[in-house]
Amino acid sequence: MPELPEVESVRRNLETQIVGRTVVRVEVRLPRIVRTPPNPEVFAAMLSGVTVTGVGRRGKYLLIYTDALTLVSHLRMEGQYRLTKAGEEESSHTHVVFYFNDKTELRYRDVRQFGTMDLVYGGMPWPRGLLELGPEPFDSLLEKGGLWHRIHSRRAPLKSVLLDQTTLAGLGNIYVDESLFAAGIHPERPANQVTKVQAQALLSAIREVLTRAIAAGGSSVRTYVDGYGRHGGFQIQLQVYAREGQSCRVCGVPIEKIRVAGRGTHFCPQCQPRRRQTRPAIALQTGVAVKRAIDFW
DNA sequence: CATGGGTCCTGAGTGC
DNA sequence: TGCACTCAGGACCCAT
Repeated sequence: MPELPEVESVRRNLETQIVGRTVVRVEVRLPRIVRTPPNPEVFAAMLSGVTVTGVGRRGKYLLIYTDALTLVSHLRMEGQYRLTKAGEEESSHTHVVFYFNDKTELRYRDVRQFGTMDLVYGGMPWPRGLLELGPEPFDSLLEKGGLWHRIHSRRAPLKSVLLDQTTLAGLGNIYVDESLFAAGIHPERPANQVTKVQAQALLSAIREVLTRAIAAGGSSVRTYVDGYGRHGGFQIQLQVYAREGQSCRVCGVPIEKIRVAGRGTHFCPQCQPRRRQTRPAIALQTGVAVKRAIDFW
């Protein structure tokens, strides 16, 4: 499921592949994907003739810039982009195709049909959701107590608050679980009980997890592939996500799975105690732990 | 306002 | 072998 590292990988791929290409025609086969404008034929007509000038990202939103228009694309669960040559065999569940003027095509594929596209002038008005996004995890705004400030008035479980894109942008189920593990905090701890010191550790954990995930090309737990159709590599470094019943790579205790905020939630009961303890945050795996992780897979 | 649950969707997996 | 059922979850909608 594309979260910040996966969307960033796709962004980099698309930037390399489509900047400078000119759209001659757009085919919308599944109208529900296109939210703005409401009429998919208008969407297609507006894009005809535009040249891609850049590819950006905000949270989990992919931003495809042209001279005057910005295509805001959210991959949700399984959205995929692929640049192909005309005539190449098409994958199933291809819902939108952007035809370029050089016999190449950008194909949008989405098995679950959850993805969305909004076409806006410049950046205005941003689609709802994008406007209310919290800061990027690497925004310096979150330092010096900034993250603590954003969560200390919330009494919901910390996991719920981190999944809320208005707290900070880009985390999803996988990286919230991984970050909470790295910070040694139980996912159900009420956000308003997180100390300033813990919040600082959490911010560091989030940044380190995301940095490593981006470097590995994201996580392919289910179906994720990047803009070249390649799988990510971070799934072999996952510490808790999808590892229920397996031994914690730090302490050996079986990883547990519970339900928080309606989401499958994975954690180590030993490394992430429910009650506060004077225990330093667990450092991310290094050296031996990495080797063990790789051997395991 | 904050919170939590339902909803959308399809394919993989499970149990009988 | 076949079939019913459950699960996966991001953002949105809505009730409390």
